[in-house]
Amino acid sequence: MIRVALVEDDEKIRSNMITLLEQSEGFRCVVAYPDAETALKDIQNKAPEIVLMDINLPGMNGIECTNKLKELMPELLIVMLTVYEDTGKIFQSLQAGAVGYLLKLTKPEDILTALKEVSVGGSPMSAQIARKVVQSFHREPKQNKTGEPSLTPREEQILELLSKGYLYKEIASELLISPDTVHNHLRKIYEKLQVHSRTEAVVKYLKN
Amino acid sequence: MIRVALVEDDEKIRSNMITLLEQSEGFRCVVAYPDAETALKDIQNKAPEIVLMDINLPGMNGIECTNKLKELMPELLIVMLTVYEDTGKIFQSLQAGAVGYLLKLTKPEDILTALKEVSVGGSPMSAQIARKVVQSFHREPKQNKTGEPSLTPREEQILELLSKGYLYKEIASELLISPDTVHNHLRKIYEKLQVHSRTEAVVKYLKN
DNA sequence: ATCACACTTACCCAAACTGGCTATTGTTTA
DNA sequence: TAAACAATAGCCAGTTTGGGTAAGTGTGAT
Repeated sequence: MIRVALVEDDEKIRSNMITLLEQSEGFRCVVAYPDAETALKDIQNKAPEIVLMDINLPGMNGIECTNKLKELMPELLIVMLTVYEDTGKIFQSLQAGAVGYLLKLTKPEDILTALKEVSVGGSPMSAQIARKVVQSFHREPKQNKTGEPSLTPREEQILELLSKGYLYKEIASELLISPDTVHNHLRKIYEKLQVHSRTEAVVKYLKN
Repeated sequence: MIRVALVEDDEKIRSNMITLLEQSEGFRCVVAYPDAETALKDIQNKAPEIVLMDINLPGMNGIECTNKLKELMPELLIVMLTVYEDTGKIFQSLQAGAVGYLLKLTKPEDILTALKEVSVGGSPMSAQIARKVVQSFHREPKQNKTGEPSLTPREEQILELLSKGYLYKEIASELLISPDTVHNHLRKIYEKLQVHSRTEAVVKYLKN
């Protein structure tokens, strides 16, 4: 018997899911919360094995709730349930400690299959999500042959100062050139790095 | 018709796999190599869509071969095929550019299913492997040193997006709040971190 | 000796950002 | 209950930044 808890604000989805679980052999819906806060306060009393967690919740969102739940109960298996296949949300969820990622449009029987899979040590996710997860491991083969984003010494120097948060005019007075020149170097740098703001440039620079 | 290439030194497994593929609707085994070196020299002529790659090969191993193949043909879909469910090998393979990870004891029909899944953008792996991959994303809940300014969850969230170079209004629409609110959170963040620009804040943040 | 390119300066404009202020709502804590 | 604080939202003023355009100098290579 797999004990499942729900965290889902949409009442209709919630009741559908409860019905699905209760009518299915081997599943038990031990509790259903409409928001993260209530779940965090009460869930330890219910001792579920798996939590089905909506991401878009009023108040605290499902990702943050996942974080806190895993602190309280590290063994808890949390599966995200959402409408969007948003890359950022997927990785945030996984980092927070989720073990699976299901889309709400998943067929009921497939949801049950996924929950069983979680219970026996698996990590169900859609094929597309799995590919994204796997791709996140791919390392770029180091290329610096043809399309090299190689900066000139001056550009490196300016990027270095940029990364310390200096203003254009501060960089200018440091290097004894005009702010307009700094501005121009920055344009070249942005073009080479394929970015459009100092923050993006600095982030790329700091990952060297 | 999915064009598959094999790299597998065991002659029996190789011929079994060729037979399986050739007898199956929708698959074509375009070539089978007994070692990595031969594969690297010849494979561009055969233009397969998917490569089934053994890990334990004589000479160059399958992971190194995957690395080199992806340099030659970045679009190639490489699926590892191995007897061991070794965590280290799994991650090395994924880093090298593999999109799937199958065990040799997988049933023939499941191998075909997995190959189809690869072809349509998925990343087949066993439940246990999926879990290991997902677990690798789990982050320890961070602990704060004494004296460090502690940001609220909301502030952390905003700083995270800020560090990706998002504009105020992009952060706002991502979090479903107004740009003015983002603006306000940023003020608090700057105050706590003792900085005066997004770049400085991001630099501090990235040195967590 | 022309060409390419790094480095430099300058002006303009629109968008984005920073920091000043105020204010409401809800929660937590003293 | 009052105080503190997080999160929300808004207004305003001034500054910074990003992108367009133009152009002058020096150096090294073909």
